[in-house]
Amino acid sequence: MARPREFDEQSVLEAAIQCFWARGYEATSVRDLADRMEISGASLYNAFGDKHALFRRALEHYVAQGFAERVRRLEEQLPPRKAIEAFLSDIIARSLNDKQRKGCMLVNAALEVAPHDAELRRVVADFQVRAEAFFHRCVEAGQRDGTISAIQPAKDLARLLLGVLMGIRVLARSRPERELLEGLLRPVLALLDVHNGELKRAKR
Amino acid sequence: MARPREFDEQSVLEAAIQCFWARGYEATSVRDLADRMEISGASLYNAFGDKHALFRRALEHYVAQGFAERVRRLEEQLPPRKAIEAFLSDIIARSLNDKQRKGCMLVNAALEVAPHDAELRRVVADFQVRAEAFFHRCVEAGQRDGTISAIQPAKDLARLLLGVLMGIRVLARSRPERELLEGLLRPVLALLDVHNGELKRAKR
DNA sequence: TGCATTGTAGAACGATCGATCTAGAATGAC
DNA sequence: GTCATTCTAGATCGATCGTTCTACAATGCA
Repeated sequence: MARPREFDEQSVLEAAIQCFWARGYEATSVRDLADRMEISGASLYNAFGDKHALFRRALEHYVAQGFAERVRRLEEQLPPRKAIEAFLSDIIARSLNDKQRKGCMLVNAALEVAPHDAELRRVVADFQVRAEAFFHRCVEAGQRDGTISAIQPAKDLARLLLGVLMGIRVLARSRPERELLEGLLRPVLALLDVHNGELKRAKR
Repeated sequence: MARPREFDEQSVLEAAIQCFWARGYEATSVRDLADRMEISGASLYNAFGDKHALFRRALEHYVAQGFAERVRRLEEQLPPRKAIEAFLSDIIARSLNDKQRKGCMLVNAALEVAPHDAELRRVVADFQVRAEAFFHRCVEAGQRDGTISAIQPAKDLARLLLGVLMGIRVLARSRPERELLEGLLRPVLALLDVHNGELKRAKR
């Protein structure tokens, strides 16, 4: 065999995430990365190939760690309407506590690298599809059990929720104001509520 | 006096907008800019100071040309509810025709430069405040004349519309799909509609 | 016609970029 | 211990970055 790695791949990958997350792809240099990961440039290239491949690994790790697990827990522990509310409220809380204004690495990537890079665009779009699917499952379940209005198609409501999620992340990076973000969310949640006239019409 | 300029400041500024719009701040080099503007690097620095100042000028010019005038026309020519719908539908149409996936220069700037640059953040936030104010005026007017539901506060609806605008711009850059963007918009417009129960309750 | 002033083109600056090379250190197989 | 292999640190590569310098061209004023 040969000489073993002196670092843990997972933990240096998380250091790389911190760099790319805070400054984006272009503005992060390979030297920044190597310093933060506490490995040499040669080790970085040896282990991850090049800067682009490292970014891809970092982005995928970010999704796997930050999104998939959280969604699973919400769907297990909360009724659908509450899961949607908890998810979006949590995003707002994170945005307001985000002193570095890092935002969401996926939204940042959606604007900086996705438009010009088909490979990374697929990673970003995959996440968006999965987030939309989470919202869609919640809305459909809520519509079935009567806790979410069925006036709007579940598909459209899921799309709206995805759009609102992206919008919150954008606004928070230039205007992290509680009133703005919470005010934005209120009408969306009201839209999910079952309306006064809705049940009557259904019973006729 | 002295030797006169050989270029028109407005038109080279528009060339600079094209560069920064398509690739962002970091990924656009001063040489890219000078080539597209058809002036020498020396003239660029002589006329605009440095890359950062040029970006600021370009961004401000983009807002002044692309947003202010469009909003004025919509508010003059359309009733408030229709003005909102026309504005957002137009954004979707632009996004779907955007073969280069340039998106909106202001949204791009909100994520790339606003978080780390107080000066540019002010330019971006100023635009967002003005867009929110446009939506707010429309919603208020619509609520007064009965064409927009008054169940939600005009302030919150305006914030939501701003968030949806940002969300559309983000999604379009990685998934420019008509179904997604138009589906997203439908429930928002439905939220503005006066509901069946609303008038009855008001008359009691 | 000089002179002062500003604009221009292109070379050049030092710094930094992503990436690679060199030399040597650390392992298991033999 | 020897060897093949993989890892490491640090120097180094050519390219490109934002910016400035040099030399000269074009103007109004004297």
